[in-house]
Amino acid sequence: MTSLRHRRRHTSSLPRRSRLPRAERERQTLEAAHALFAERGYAGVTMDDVADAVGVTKPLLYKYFGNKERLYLACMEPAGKLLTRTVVDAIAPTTTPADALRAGLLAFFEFLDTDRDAWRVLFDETLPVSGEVAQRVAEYRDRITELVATAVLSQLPPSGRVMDRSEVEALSAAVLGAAEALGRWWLRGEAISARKAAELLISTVEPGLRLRTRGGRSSDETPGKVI
Amino acid sequence: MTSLRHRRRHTSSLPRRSRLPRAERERQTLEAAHALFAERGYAGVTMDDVADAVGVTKPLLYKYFGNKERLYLACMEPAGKLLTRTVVDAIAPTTTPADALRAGLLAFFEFLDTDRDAWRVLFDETLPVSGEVAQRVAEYRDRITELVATAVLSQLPPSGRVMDRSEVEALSAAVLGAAEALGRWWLRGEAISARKAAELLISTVEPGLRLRTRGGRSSDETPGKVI
Amino acid sequence: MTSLRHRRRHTSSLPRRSRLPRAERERQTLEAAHALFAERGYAGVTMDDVADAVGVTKPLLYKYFGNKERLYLACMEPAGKLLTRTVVDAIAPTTTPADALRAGLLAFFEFLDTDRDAWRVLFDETLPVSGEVAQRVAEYRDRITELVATAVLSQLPPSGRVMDRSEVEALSAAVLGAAEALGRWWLRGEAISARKAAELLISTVEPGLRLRTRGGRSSDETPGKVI
Amino acid sequence: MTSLRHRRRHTSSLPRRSRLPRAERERQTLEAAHALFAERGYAGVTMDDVADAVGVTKPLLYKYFGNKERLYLACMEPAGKLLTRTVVDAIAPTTTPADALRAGLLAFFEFLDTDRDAWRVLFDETLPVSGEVAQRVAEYRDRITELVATAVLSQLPPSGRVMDRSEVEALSAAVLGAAEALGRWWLRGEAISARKAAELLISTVEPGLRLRTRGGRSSDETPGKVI
DNA sequence: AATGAATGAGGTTTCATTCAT
DNA sequence: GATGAATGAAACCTCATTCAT
Repeated sequence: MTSLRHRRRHTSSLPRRSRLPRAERERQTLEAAHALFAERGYAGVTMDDVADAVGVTKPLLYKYFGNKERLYLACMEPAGKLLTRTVVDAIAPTTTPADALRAGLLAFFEFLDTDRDAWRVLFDETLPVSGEVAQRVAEYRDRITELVATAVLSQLPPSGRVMDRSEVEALSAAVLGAAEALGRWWLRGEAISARKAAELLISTVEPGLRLRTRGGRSSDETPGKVI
Repeated sequence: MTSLRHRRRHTSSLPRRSRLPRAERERQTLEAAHALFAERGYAGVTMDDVADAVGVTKPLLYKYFGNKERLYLACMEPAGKLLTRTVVDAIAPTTTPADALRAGLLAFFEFLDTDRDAWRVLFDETLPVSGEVAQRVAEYRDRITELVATAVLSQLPPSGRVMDRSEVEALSAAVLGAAEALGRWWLRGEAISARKAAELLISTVEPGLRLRTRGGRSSDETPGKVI
Repeated sequence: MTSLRHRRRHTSSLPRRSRLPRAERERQTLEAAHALFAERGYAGVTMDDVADAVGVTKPLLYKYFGNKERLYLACMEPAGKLLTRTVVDAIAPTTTPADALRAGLLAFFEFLDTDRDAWRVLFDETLPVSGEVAQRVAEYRDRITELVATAVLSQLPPSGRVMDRSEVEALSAAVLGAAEALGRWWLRGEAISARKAAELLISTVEPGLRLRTRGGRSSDETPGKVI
Repeated sequence: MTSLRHRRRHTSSLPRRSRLPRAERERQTLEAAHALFAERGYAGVTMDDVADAVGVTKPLLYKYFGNKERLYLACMEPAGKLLTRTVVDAIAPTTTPADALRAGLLAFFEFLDTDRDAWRVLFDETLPVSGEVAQRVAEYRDRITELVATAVLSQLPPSGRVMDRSEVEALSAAVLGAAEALGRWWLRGEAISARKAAELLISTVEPGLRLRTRGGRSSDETPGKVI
């Protein structure tokens, strides 16, 4: 546990303005907590850290947010909603699985590009493995996975289903995993543009997926057996 | 973090045999620790848990391994070596990028199938985000990523390099991420065979990769058999 | 202590009417606090709970009542007065020790039956063991004990005192303790009528008491009707 | 809550002898904790208090006893066992209800006299109202109540049952309540001998009980209606 | 007359780690 | 070579109480 923690204790960068209206304080708190969580992860941030960063004492945090998990949730929820919304909206107007996949992944990486911290909070690796937060995060991931699955992979051609339920699930998990890992890699150095990262993934995954969902056809193609 | 913990405190399943030769003790300890870490993750295991499970006292653990991180490292190292070795060996005899990819991923999933616990330790999600372990884990992942990169993607066709270094890295990270996520999904239910999971991933990723390494032309290309 | 608490946080059942005359506010506050204390005991109620229940802010509570102890006292006082008054009034018209005892205990249980909450506040088991409240509660109990003592036991027959001061005190404490315990038992299930509970206690204690106050002879005595 | 606490923080009266064998340390801890609990009640004692009193740090307490409740339980259990045992043993050889009652109450008060602190721990008024301790205490009280009920009151004469189950329960609760209250009174000043206190209670309660259980008879007695 | 905002101080519990034998 | 005993340091959370408006 020790190793998770930077003892850098933000020494209240904000001027210790007291007596803010609750809404304002909450906003401020969320902002500070969000930054901290993004930087060090759930486990690497203590309630004292947050309190210090905001310039208040812990009891206030607890009054406003209940407990650490709920504070985290309050930071994560908007990000989660925004991401799913963004992806859904991007996919909505598309008409083919290939377009849906492309649009979805582009949206995913644009979200990452636009709000790195939100993405970090959403894909934090130090989250508790059980409890409220774990559950909620699982929900978000499931939703996105399902999005991938439903929108992209299960739009099967009339010619017939080639994949069963578990294969679709597996593939969705894999694609999301790839996106997440690529996102993490990107955050490490931003060596290429986020858009390019997205395109890279799309162009890598799309052909294989297309072959699969088309069940293999196309005039000039001689697809072999799919798996 | 509390939520990580099963209070089941292994009550020393091993008979408390004293005075073993150090090598034997170490082996035994590693085995027990490995099982524990695989089951509950780094953060979910205390040094007390390990000591109890081995039937030895904590000071001995510290004498032999220095600290918790190094104990974990000692558990992870063999697994890491084995995995890289397995993948390397699988890739070695191949001659084309496509074959290398296929062989590598098959080896990856066979490793997972053969030794779930080793895989879990290697891909634990509760690891500290900084410190010795974090660094070492990063090294392993980098090594495997590089393996994917070197062996698979940079075997470029004579026609010329189409990707620069960072794109290769990015793609490797993505492929590894997909494999990892798929591995995790697989461990959750083993809904399909490990081999099938591998094939699924291969067939999804291979066409895109092949297109790219061949120079990205597409109009006039004659895709061979998929997989 | 945690275990004392129901996290049910009364969500302000009363409409938040502002600017009431102080007297009215106090009445209202007392009522709400009383209900809360009766339900969860002193230790199980926080000032926040009370404030929420009344629909008023904590500073007001402190302005009106000073602190938690005094708030409790303010709740307890009327109950205490009412109980002592009730018992005194019941005893007053009686002429014999036996009658006084019977009347007192019947009044005690009728009070319990009539106002369970007041009784609960008066005989709360989660009270601080020292401080203002403790002292005041002790005073009330002493007063009732004394009532029992004075009215019932010290009405000695002309034949002469058989008991000294401390024996009387002891017996009073015991009788009150029995009544209290019986009251608590009754509240747990109300398995019999409160009156019957009273009669039960009276009939158990009265003969012994009568024997004693009559001088403790027993061989040749002619016990009159029992109760 | 504050009021429960004497801030007198025992400043380690024992010489800070380190490295005691566990058994010894446990004994010592139990002793200190027992004394503290007896003096200030469960709620009035913090783990820090206990640790200070023993001259160790809290983690040791937690290693040996698990948590505060279990530490209390460890203090209470022997006392509880001893008391029930004492009472049972006292009652065993008796043959009549009256004798059983007398023997039981004498034993109860002798226990109190012999070990005031144990009695205080057993009849602490600051216990949590729910949780392990609460349950265990309830068990002990129920056991003793049942003892009173079974041994004393339900040994009914052939002539016929006069009381139903709930009346017996009620009476048992009342008698135990009387004993407890008398015990508490006694502890306040020890104004009379414990034995005398017991006799006082016995002689007060016994006649009433005898009348009841005999259903009213005895050659020279003309018992009126029993309730 | 009343409030919203804020806190000091403490409570239980946990865990990696080290002394002293 | 190995142990039993012990701890420093912190984490989460709560509650009576007061400040500033």
